[in-house]
Formats: sequence, structure tokens, C-alpha cells
Amino acid sequence: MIAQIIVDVPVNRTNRPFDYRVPAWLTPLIQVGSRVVVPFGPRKLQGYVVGISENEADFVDNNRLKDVEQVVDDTPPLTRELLDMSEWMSKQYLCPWVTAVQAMLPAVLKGKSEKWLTATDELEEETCGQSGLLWELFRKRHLPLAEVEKQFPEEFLLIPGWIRSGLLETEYQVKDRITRKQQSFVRCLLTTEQIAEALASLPARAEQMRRVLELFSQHEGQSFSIQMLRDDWGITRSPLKSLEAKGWLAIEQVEVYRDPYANRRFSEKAKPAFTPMQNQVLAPILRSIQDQSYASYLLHGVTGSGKTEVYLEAIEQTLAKGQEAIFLVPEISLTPQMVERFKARFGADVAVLHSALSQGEKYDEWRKIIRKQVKVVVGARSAIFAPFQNVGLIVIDEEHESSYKQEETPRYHAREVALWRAKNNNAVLLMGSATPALETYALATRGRYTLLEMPERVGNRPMPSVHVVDMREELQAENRSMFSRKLHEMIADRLAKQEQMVIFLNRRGFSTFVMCRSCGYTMRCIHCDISLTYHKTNHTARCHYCGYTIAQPAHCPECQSEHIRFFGTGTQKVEAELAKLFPGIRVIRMDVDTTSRKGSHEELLNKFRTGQGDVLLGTQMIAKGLDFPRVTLAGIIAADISLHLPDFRAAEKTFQLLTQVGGRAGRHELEGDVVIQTYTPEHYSIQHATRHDYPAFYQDEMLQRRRTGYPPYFRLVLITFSHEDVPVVIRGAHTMADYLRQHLAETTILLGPVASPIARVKDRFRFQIMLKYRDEPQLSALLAQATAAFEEWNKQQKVLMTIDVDPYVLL
DNA sequence: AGCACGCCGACT
DNA sequence: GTCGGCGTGCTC
Repeated sequence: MIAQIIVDVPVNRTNRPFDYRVPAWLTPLIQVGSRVVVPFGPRKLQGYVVGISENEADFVDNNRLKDVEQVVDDTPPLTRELLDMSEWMSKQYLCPWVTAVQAMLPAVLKGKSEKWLTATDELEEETCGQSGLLWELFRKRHLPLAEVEKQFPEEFLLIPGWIRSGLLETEYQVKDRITRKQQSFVRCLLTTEQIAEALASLPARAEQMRRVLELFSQHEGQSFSIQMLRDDWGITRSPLKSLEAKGWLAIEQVEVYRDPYANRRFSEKAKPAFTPMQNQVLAPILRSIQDQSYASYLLHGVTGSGKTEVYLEAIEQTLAKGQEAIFLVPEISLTPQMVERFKARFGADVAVLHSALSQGEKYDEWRKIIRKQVKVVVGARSAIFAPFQNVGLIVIDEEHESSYKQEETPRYHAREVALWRAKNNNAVLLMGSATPALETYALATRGRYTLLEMPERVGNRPMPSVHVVDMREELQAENRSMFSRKLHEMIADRLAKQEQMVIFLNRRGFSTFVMCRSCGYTMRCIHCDISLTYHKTNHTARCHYCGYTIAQPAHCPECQSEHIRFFGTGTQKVEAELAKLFPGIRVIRMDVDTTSRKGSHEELLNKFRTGQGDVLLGTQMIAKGLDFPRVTLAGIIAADISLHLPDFRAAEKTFQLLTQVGGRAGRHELEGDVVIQTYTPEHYSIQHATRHDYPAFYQDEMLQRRRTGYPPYFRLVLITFSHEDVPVVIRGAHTMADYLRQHLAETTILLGPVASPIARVKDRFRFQIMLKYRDEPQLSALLAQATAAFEEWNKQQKVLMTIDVDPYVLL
């Protein structure tokens, strides 16, 4: 038997299966998808079986093959489907196959290869240095080389010599980091009748033992953890030990799951009756679930229209068909409330996967899935890789969220992977959003997804009234504060009424743009139509995409005002200003500074929920999914900040943000107001957000995208190069660009190479190329070919290259 | 990515 | 004359 194995060396040169002979004793254990340990060159590495051939004769030179050394797990961690999916990903996203595999598995399964040393009889005490400590260690056992390096840096330098002269022998070990939590359980070995006899035979003073036996006779056949007996019944270890000694009880170590929600109770909520609108959108979804054939839906529903109930019902119907469901949410909205909603509805059938779990907890949740102990997974991006065998439904909530795009290799988008998986399983894909991504909505209007609309809020609650404040007028009226008169007045009003408000400051990254405070004019690139970024060092404004640069003007080109300068403000400043204007106001500030500690995010939200704050002030993280009944005002300090980001999605992100933030207000009985402060009130993304008019925004934005050649009209690939020497990285980028230009279709546009917006990271200079293409069917293959050519050139240079297909961050 | 092999300068 | 510098090439 021969196995094809991909090994854990994530570089292109080794990105292919290697053939290994399977020794007879491993043939019953090895399967496609198995994790194995194999010799590779002088080392030993972890690998994954991607194929098995029974016929050794097909391998011409098969006596050159090495043997598989070990099969790690008794059940393969990779299903056939996941393996196929990882192969597709490696082609689609130009990453090593093994990297895609590792993205699918819990981190603790990743094997680490270590070199170990064992002393031979020839090693003598004197050789090991004066302290004698190293000699002691070598005499007792063999040592990992890394430990010697850490503890004995002096002797470490001599080790290679010792190995050469035969004083030490080396070997490799591959280890993962799997740990399993054990708990002691007590089980009764007696029948009910025997317990009665035993009770009678116990001396009168053995009160605790008597209690234990009575407990077991009441709960026949049940086991109790020692911890539970102590906490709930006040029974200590010693009576249990005595009973064990009598042979009446057995105390056993049982493996348990680490469950972060173990001590929570989830109250069941009655399923609300569906609104006619919910019923209407549910009908086709449920029909598809019944059919068990591929179907995809985009559920476009305004904030507060009750999308979550639709998802829950679809999941319930999927489970009723005996199939499994995956529910993806953006990292940020995977709050305890969300988890609670699922646990309340589906009980123990739910596994939860998100980044706040420890590696061990993630592994335990994952094992519940692969052991078929759960039927629903709720999780962030990587939950799309849940090892289910019979997926019937994949739901993507807040489909437009950028957190579905992974920003490290493999640079996949969960929506794309979900689409592949749904098709591959004849499953239903259900994506939902109040503000769908343009790419998604475009596909829906073309019939690739079925579009379902929920244009009204549950219970006919009105959408909040939106007030757009022109900050130029504030400046003219001598109001130089960051709060407009309107917002000021409304904050005062809510304080008086003891209602709550959310104030949003979009301070994203550190990019600053140049804007005229008198007329709202911002400087844009004449080639790319994105905002220019202010560079303080040489007072220039520069385009992040094509490199176009002009000097920072002293007067506004439009209105000649001198009030043209770079723009930006922070949450602390807003907080201070609020405190100054409204003495005694209770502000809960949420930004990276106040939420870095684990659990602080939830803590702050709880504080706000319980009324310990008037204002929730924050950045992106407060925009989504929060639902507080007493919030009746949402304020956006400066809509322009996101509008003028150097990003072709700036208008889309602004529209999404205004809609989402606005959606926080007036979700319940009290009606809500939204105040948007801006220097460009006439901008279409602000105008359409004001009227809650997504289709109109879509039309306008699509015109822009068509004009400027961005998605959905064009697709993008961003290729970034880095090296510590500028000339080297430039040569690398041009080498790649030249190759691509020769092979790309004529309609494909290649921009650059230009310096990346963040031109130097960790002392490496960065350059980039952007491809814009409409029709390039062989693009993946071409990029793979170009990468090979580049690596040939790169042999001497060591320029790092990363390829980002359908990039989100263009920095 | 590691690791070994191999070919040239500063030491015993 | 050797030790060790890191360029080059391979890993079933």
C-alpha cells in the first residue's frame, strides 16, 4: 500500500503530495484524511494522507520510498469533503495545500517537529562543562535540543561537534498539543437490593457513607462527579474512598469536555409567532430544505425586521430533516446573548466556536462535531470548516461583514467557501443583511442567489428618523465644537428623559485625509478616485493605489479657504468634550483601549444594559447587533471619516455603518432618532442612508464601481512584495509584473508596481501590484505559474511575495 | 522551512 | 593544515 501525503512544510517548493509506503501494521489504521508522522529528509514531520493506492506496482521506483512511521489518530480528523475543500482552497487562494488543511483543524492538532538528543556511552562528564548540570540531565534522559539551547547557551554551541564525534545521537519527535480534561466520577457497583443490604450492614456512625448509598439508590445506575457530590451534596472524598475500598463504588477518571458555558442555565423562550413577512420569506427557504438540493438565498431585511427568527426556523427544519446546520456570525456579534439564544433553542445540540475560547475549549467543541454529538455550529469565520458529514444548511448572518475575510494565509472569504460547501452538499445557503455587500446584491439581482426582501420592522415599528447635520453650517455659525447644535440638543433631551444613547465615532486606523472645513472638499486621486492620504513627513497627499502624489495645498482648490487640513479625532477627546458640555453624564467608552482585557467587552455592555450609563461611546464595535430597548438616539460624530478612507469600498462601508448604527435606535416601544454629522451631506451614501433606501444606494454605487473599474464589475488580486532593500523589492515586483503582463488577457489591468500604502513594516519595504480583471478563467493557474517563475528569479533574493485574491484590505 | 553538503578565508 | 562561514539544493 502506498499513501500520498502532504507534509507540514508550508512553502511552494514542497506543495505537492509525497509518496510513502504503508507498513503492514498500519494498513488497518491509515485512511484518506489521516494525520501521520513521516520521515522527510533528515527530519520527521507531521503530514496528512490525501490519497491511498493499493497497487504498489504503479510506483516505478518504489524501493526508494520511505515508510509512514505513525498514524496519529484512530479516526481521521479530515473528512473527504474537507480534504477536497482544502485542495480547492489551495488553488483558489494560491496557498500551500497543507496551510488550507491546518486552517480547518483546531490549532492543538498542529504537530511540532523537535530534535532530541541522547548521550552515547562515549560522552564523558568532563566534556559537559564545569557545572555538571548538563551531564546530570543527559545521564537521566534524552533532551530536546531547544531545551539545551535555552538552559546551556554556552554548551549549545559545542553540540554539533559532539554529534559529529559520536558523543550524542539525534532523533526527531513530532508532538501535537492535545490535552484532555479528566474528571473523577463515582459509579455504584451494587443493585438496589444490594444497596439495602449494604446500608443495613453499615455501623450507625457511618452517616456520610449512608447518605452516599441512599443517593445512589434514589438515582439508580447514575454516575456523579466527585466535584458535584462535594458542591451539591457536601460529600467529601473520604466516605467515597471507604466505599470504594469495600468494592461497592468505583471511582473512575472520565474524559470531559471543557465547556465555557457549563455553569449557565439557558431559559427557553417561547417561539414568537411569525409575521406575514417572515412567513413569506420562510416559504421558499423551507421548501429548498425539504428538497435537499442546492439553493442560495440573500435575505435583505432592514434592521429590526426579524431576520434571526427566520434563521432559527430554517435551522430547526434542517435538523428535523436529520441534517446539520452551520451558522456564521461576525466575530464581534458572537456575544453571550447570541449564544444564549441558540442554546435556549437547540440545547445540547449546539457547538460554539469563536476566538475567545482557549485552544483546548476549541478542540473540545470541534470533537463534539466530529463525533456527531451536535447538529448545529455557531461560530465566526472558521466555523465554516465544521467537520459535519451531512450539512443541509449554511447561514451567514451580516453577510457583508469584512471579518468573513481572513487576512492571513489562507486568505479565504467564508462566503465563498460556504458557497462551495453548499453546492458540494446539495445544501441551502442563506445569507442575510440589512446592507448586503455590493458583490452579493449584484449576484442576487442577476439571479445567482434568490433575493428575499423584508422591508419593514417587526410590529410595524417605524424606522428611526434621521437628521443630517451639515457641519459646514456649524462652522459658519461659529460652533467649533465636535457636537452640532442638533446633536447637543438631542443629547440634553435624552438625558432629561433618562433614555440612553449610542454615540459612534468612526476612527479607523490612522489614515488621515485632507479636507476643507469650509466647503467639505476632499482631495481625491485623479486616476483612482479614492481619497488621498496626508503624509506628514513631506506635507504631501498621496494615492494608496497608484502612487499619485501632490503637495498639500495651502488653500482649498474649490473655495480658496485656508481651512483645508488633515482630519481625525479620537474617542477620548469625544469623551472629554461630553463631560465638559454635560456635567455628570455617564459615558461608557468602548474602544481598543477599554476592551483589550478578556471579558471586558461583555462587562461594559452589561453595564450599559443595566442602565449604569447614559451614553455608549465607541468605534466600530458598537455598530452591530446590539439591541437595547432604552436606546432612542444614535449619533454619528463624523460620517466623513469613513467616507474618505482610501478604499474603493469607502462609500459602501459608510452606508453600512450609518444604517447599522441607525438601526440601534428605537428598536422597541420608544421611537428613535439618528443624528449624522457630516461635511458632505449631499453625498449619495449619506442621502440614501437617511432614507433607508438600500436599492437607491446600490444603483448609485454600482455606477461608481463601473466607472472606476472595481468590484463587482472587476475582480481584484493584490500581490505584495517585501524586502529590506528597496531596489531588490522593486526588481522583484517588476519581474512578476513583466511576467504577468505577457500572459494576462488584454482586458486585464495591471496597476503598479507602486510602494504599498504602508511602505515599510518591520524594516522591510513593501511594493504591490494590483490586477483588475473581468474575464480571466485561468487566472489561478496563471498566478501559480507566475509564482513558480518568480521563485526561480527569487532564488538569490529572498523577496517575500503574498497574493491576496479578492482583497479587502488594500494596505 | 530546515538541514546537509560543499567550497573559500582566518586561525592553531 | 583545519575550523567554520553561509551559498545551493533537496526533501517520497
